Amino acid sequence: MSAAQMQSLDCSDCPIRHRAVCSRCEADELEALNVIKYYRSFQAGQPVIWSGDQMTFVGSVVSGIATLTQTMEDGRTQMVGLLLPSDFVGRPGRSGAAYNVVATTDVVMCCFRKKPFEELMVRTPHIAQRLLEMTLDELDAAREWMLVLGRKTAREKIASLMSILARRNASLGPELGPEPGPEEMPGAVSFDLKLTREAMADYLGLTLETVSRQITALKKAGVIRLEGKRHVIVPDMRRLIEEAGDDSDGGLVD
Amino acid sequence: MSAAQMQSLDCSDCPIRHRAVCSRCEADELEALNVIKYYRSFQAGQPVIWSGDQMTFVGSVVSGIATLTQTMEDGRTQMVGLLLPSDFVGRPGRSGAAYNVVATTDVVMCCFRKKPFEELMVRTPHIAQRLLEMTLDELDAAREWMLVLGRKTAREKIASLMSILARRNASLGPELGPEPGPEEMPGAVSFDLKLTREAMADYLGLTLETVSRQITALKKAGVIRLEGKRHVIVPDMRRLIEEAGDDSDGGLVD
DNA sequence: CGTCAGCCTTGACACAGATCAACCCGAGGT
DNA sequence: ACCTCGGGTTGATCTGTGTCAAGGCTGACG
Repeated sequence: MSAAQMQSLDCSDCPIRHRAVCSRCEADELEALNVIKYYRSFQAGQPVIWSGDQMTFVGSVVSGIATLTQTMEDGRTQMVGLLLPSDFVGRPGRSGAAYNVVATTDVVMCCFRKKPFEELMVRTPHIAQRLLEMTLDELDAAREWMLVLGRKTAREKIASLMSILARRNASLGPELGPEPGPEEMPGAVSFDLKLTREAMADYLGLTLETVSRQITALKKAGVIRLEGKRHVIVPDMRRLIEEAGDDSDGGLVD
Repeated sequence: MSAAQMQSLDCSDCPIRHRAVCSRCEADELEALNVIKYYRSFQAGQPVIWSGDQMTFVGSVVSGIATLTQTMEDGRTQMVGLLLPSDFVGRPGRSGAAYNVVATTDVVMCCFRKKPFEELMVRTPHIAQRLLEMTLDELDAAREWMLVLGRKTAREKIASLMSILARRNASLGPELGPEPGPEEMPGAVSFDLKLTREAMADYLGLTLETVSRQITALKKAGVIRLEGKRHVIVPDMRRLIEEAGDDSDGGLVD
């Protein structure tokens, strides 16, 4: 979300310099990061961590999408975060996980063993600062989402989700960002929602039926078009943002 | 919420050592903190900062209650945070405020000018670490609240709010914590909700009428009792927590 | 090629909570 | 003593989503 976060996306292909964690570190610290780092991959649907588990690592998503969810005993679940490539997972200083982390597509994560990472953090102010930065971004996102959950209608919720996904996909693709839609539609944006209707429902505090209905409603209204079930084309972003009832024009002010 | 945060409540009377910000600092750093610190007070209803304003300070609440809110153009508002004594306000490293901060009771804040505070932070790892700690706590609270907003019924929402207020009041009072209820009721907890029904509604994503109705419902069910409009007596905390449908038994796991 | 399992859509109906409206109550102010 | 005003309660009705149920589409697999 923040400018700082957007600069450091070159982690997606996780080069020697692990910029998602700290884009300002010097060679030495980066070297140290590399020493304690390893990769893990998860298949779609597989849990990464279960709430309450002991955390043995922190890390960031390299590719794929994972979700952060909470569940009540009776099964009601709420997604509390969406982890896209470059997002950080883990809470240095905390021992247990507070949420379930589940891979919704195949996911590759770049992990650091927690202990050495924390030690490195103490020695390296840049990393601690970067982490504070990222945590503040997450906090902003969570609070923005509270407005969505508490006050928006189903239709506005869907539109909000769509515009967030469009925007985030924009900051992802290898340069292309949001691929320009079919050329007959200049200015159009298109992207894949890589979530099932149910996952969207859990994110938005709705049922999957309502999600489905509102998506078709937006389609009928011409705000979006669908190719298959998952590929969305937005002919006019402003129109979508307006449907989201959003005051914040997109990115958070920084 | 976290153990670390609870230890440092002696800020409430804001002594020489500013422990809410860093309970582990040495004399020198604390001295530095004191040099750049000043107090501000706000009357009930008065805005502390308006979203988008330039932030010139950071600080923490010494007494009273303030709220963090977001508003849409059409007036719908959602409270995204509740600031009780010892809570931190401000985002080191960010220039603009992201939310409206309003004093809902008379409030005294202990402020640090932003620039020197940030400089101090860079020099003093303890403070940066403490701040990360506090931000993670806020993030946890925000995400817990997302579950409340997205998936709980009106009644569960009210119960959740009540138990949070009871719990937070507990960690506040000068030693007494949650005053033991009237002596005929051992084990009872009582506290003041210092919010109007409307403020509660904004926090819970409800209307004030629904809040009112659900409070009377809980009263009729014997889960709570009221003294006047604002003073709540909880004969049996477990009962209330159960009404909140809460898996988390109260404090977050740390 | 048929069948099966996931995922999605659509319809009919129920209900929690919003909306609109009237009224209550207690604290100041004159 | 009276008025006023902000906050709170309560009732009647409306409506957006949830719930339950049926059916469609597509891709994997025998």
